[in-house]
Amino acid sequence: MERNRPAAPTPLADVTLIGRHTQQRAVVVKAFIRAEGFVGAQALHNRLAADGSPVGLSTVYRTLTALADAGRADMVRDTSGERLFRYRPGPDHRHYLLCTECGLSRPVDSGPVEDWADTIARTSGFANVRHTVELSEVCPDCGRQRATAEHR
Amino acid sequence: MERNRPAAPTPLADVTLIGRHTQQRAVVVKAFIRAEGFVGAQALHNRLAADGSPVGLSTVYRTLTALADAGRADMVRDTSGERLFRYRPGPDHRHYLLCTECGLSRPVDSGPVEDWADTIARTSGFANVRHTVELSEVCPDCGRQRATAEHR
DNA sequence: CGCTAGATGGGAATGATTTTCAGATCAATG
DNA sequence: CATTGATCTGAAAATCATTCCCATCTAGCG
Repeated sequence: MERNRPAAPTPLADVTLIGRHTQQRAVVVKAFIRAEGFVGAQALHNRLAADGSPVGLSTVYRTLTALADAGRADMVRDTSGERLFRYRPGPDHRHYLLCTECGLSRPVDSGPVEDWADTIARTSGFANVRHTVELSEVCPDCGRQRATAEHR
Repeated sequence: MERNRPAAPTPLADVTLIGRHTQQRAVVVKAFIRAEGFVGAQALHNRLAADGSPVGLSTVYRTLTALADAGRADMVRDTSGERLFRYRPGPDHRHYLLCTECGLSRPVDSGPVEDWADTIARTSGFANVRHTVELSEVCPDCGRQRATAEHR
């Protein structure tokens, strides 16, 4: 693994996008990418500790917000107010369906909302419109389980 | 002030929607409605104190979340994570443009997003899709002021 | 190799929200 | 009108995610 290709799917390339390259950052980014879905800073921190790569909580926070600022991560808020981050491989701005039971996330076609947001931005007189869209629900799997549970 | 009218456009009707009718609740709801826009629980609490109607912060929180649960208020989150509430006179679900500088809010036509959300709900296999949309920016007034400031 | 701006970590600080619980209030009833 | 049990209130303490502080490290340039 990890041949020395030029600069292609190397996830660590992201580390260099956010300041100095340090071991901790590399570890955090790697784990973050491996997570494949929305993760909270604390959850990621725990995961790292469990994997035997203790990294300070502050560092996890710093790294995640830096990635978000650099546009390499999406950020949403839990119903409880907790921040969840998701690694974004490409440059596209996306929206996701997020299961409130198991955390499973799935990207959805957001073309229509983007268009709508653009229209609002153009017609409102407001400057610099940014949007956040959150769709939350229960995914097919959890829905099935829940239905079963309710039958007992 | 406070004649004894029957029970017409009395905003206090809302108070009865959320449990027992008490003076504190009446005061909070009245101030909340008067606010006409998004307010934080703490801000409302301060405003009440300034108006000489001291009500416990806990009570303000309880009242606002109760209204939100009853569908009489919309709730969004500040960039800082703080919860902001807005009184909702009718039964309609709405979305707003929220100025990040002065807090001014303005409802926007959300038909397209609603349709989009419905489509997603129908095609995703996910059950019970709910959506949150936040548009934030700088309103015309603040934008003008900011431009001026930058010129000095 | 030596230097220094930038990075780390862990413990304390912050700040919004929630909980606790004793005492005050409501509203239905006798 | 008085009683009474359920509900509500509020001050203070508890929570909890996130940020700040700062003494200590370490990339990475010269």
